[in-house]
Amino acid sequence: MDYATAKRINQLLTTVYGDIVRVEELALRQSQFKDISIKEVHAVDVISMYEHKTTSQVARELRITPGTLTTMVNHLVRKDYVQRIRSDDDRRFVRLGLTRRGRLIYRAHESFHRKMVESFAKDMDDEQLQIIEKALLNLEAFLEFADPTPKK
Amino acid sequence: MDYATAKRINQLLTTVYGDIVRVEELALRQSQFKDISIKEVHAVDVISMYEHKTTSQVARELRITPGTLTTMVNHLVRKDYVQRIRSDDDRRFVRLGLTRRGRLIYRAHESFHRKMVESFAKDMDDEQLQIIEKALLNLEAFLEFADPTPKK
DNA sequence: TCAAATAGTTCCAACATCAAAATAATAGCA
DNA sequence: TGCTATTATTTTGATGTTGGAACTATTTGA
Repeated sequence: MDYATAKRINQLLTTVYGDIVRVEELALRQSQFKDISIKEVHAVDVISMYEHKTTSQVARELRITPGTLTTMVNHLVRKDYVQRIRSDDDRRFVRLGLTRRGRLIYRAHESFHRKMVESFAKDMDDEQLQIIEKALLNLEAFLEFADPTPKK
Repeated sequence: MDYATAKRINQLLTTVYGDIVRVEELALRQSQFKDISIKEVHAVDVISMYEHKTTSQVARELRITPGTLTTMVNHLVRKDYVQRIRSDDDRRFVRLGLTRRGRLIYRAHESFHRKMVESFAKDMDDEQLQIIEKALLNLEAFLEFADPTPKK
């Protein structure tokens, strides 16, 4: 790969994420969900609709400590996005679920991402999509090699 | 695009950035540059080698406030990565430059990114590279449309 | 000449985060 | 059964990041 191309792709890769976050934050401010941050939405996304994962599970997926998640969940409960559900079989566990409002934001966020990916792959056929997925998998493998810490 | 593919690509797009940051942070801890965070390295990257941009310019590119950059630069000066250069023509401006140590970390970071992009585009020919670049540009255009705030 | 504008810095409050200690519940074993 | 160790979560205290407002230094222009 020539130097200029590497530079351009690197530039795109490194700026795109910040742009996504900024656009999502902006969209939230303009929506009916003004009281929630993008980080909190990502927590809602991981908590998700049906699984009722435990606090530790969710913390691990978000790569934050359980203590940090506890305070985050406190906020999300106060703002009526998340509910705590004590496990009946083992009362040490706290399982997390979404409220009606939580499910609303979950779906709004999901829909934004769907649109985003569609714009990303605009006008591309299956073969081209496969190339893109391959590139992203290459990148993941490279990172995985550099830090083999398991993700879940 | 079918639902499953959209889901997979979305998943990859959203996790990859966090993984990059984590791997870079890890690499720093294991290198000779243990006293610098990845955010600070990104500041070094924007300050860059030869331009001597002003504080406001750098702050705008990093999308942080000038006040925040001032404290960041204080740290980077104390740790001998960055130097302040008063403009002689207009003494209100502070221009930022890298020290020898700053240039070292700049090049190390650049080299990491070069390797990363190469892994990303492993085994791909020019045509395939073009598809990838196109996809990233599509995504940028989508985001640009959602938030037309200029980047520089 | 001096008021307005511009660039940067200082200061403070809000927030996120982690590590360690504390609390609550369960499991395992004598 | 009755402890003791283990596990899951929460609380607490300390630290670092950030933005915004007030402030300082300098330049511009009427």
